Amino acid sequence: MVLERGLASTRVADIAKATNVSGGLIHYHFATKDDLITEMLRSTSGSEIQRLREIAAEPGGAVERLDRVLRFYIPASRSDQSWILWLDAWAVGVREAHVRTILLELEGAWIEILAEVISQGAATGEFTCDDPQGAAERIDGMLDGLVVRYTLHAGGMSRGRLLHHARVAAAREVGLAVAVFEDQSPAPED
Amino acid sequence: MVLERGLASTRVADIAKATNVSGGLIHYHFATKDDLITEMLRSTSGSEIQRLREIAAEPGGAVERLDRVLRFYIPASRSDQSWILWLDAWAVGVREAHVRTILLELEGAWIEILAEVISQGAATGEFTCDDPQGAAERIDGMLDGLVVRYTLHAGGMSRGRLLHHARVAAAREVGLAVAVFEDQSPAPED
DNA sequence: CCCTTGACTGAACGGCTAGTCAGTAGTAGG
DNA sequence: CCTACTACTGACTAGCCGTTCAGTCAAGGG
Repeated sequence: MVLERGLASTRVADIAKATNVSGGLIHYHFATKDDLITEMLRSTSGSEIQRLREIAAEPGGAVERLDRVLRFYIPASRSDQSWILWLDAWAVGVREAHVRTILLELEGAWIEILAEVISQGAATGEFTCDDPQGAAERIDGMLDGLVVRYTLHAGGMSRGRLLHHARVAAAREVGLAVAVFEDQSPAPED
Repeated sequence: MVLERGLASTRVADIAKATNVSGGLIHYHFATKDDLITEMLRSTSGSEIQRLREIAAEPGGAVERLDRVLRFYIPASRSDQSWILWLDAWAVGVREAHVRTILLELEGAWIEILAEVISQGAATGEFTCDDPQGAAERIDGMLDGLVVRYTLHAGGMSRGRLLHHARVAAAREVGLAVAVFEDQSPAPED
């Protein structure tokens, strides 16, 4: 519902209708609309973090694992609009500390996982990187920014180009050639 | 007003009060609140683009010019909250095409200028870069993402670190050492 | 079979705010 | 001096939507 209508203009009645439930019931379980929204964000962020950890933990070489994380980061396709939620949440988070906390956890998890994968790759000698934390922050930031662009402007950037950028930046951060990453999977075009 | 209260919860009455004008007058000049907001975004984006072009056009070597653009990109200090406007606008832009158009122009201008500065640097031999457009897209994306983090989470990242990241990424894109950029100006710490 | 409790409904309330409108004041043109 | 026009005001309205509340229903315990 929020992806469809936006955080700001989603009404309690919309959610009630979509869940085949009365408006009263929503307020029986959640004191205020803010509570409901915050809980939803917390839950969504939580499962995203969990899924991310699983994906990072799956076996494979450092290149393979890093590339898997990158691919999980970016939208699966044009029709994957899940990022809209976080664009909305950023705007709300400017004013609401609870939301900001959730966002901090989510971004923190991404950076932590990225830093960990890069560190491990450096430890095994597959990567060359003397500042995994910094590299993770830069990669995370770049993906955030590029995904905004991808999500907002249909024609502005293809998913393939987005993935390419991610791989170029990642490859540079860990001292490898892009080609090593591009071999991981074909880049789609939409 | 919008920076203070947010796009979503700024009332016409707030703007009227802040400008010492009646609510009626606002609607005398702007048919709807949306018109007013859109016009404000257009105007803000317009002067930002103009200022950006001026800054890029100022004389200097390629390193100096690129660094100047990077420094203009990131907030001047903790108290510079101008980026909040664009976080809000991203959220609105998801649903409103007019806003999306303005955002596309703004981002387009940034990328264009970055690409131009990098191209010129490559032409004079100061830089080594075989894909200025791609480099510009990556730098622009990274800055967007990092500025979101900087704006949202007071303790999460210092302005100095933000600038450092920008310079590391830029230096890498143009085939130089970071130190070349760090000499441009001392990095602040707030 | 009664009573309590928790889940749930739908109608109603009330605060908020975008947009309207009737009217005022100043100014320029004739 | 009259007219027309533009800028402007402030009170009002209409509708939206979060929240409340009185009451229904089913289940379980004693």
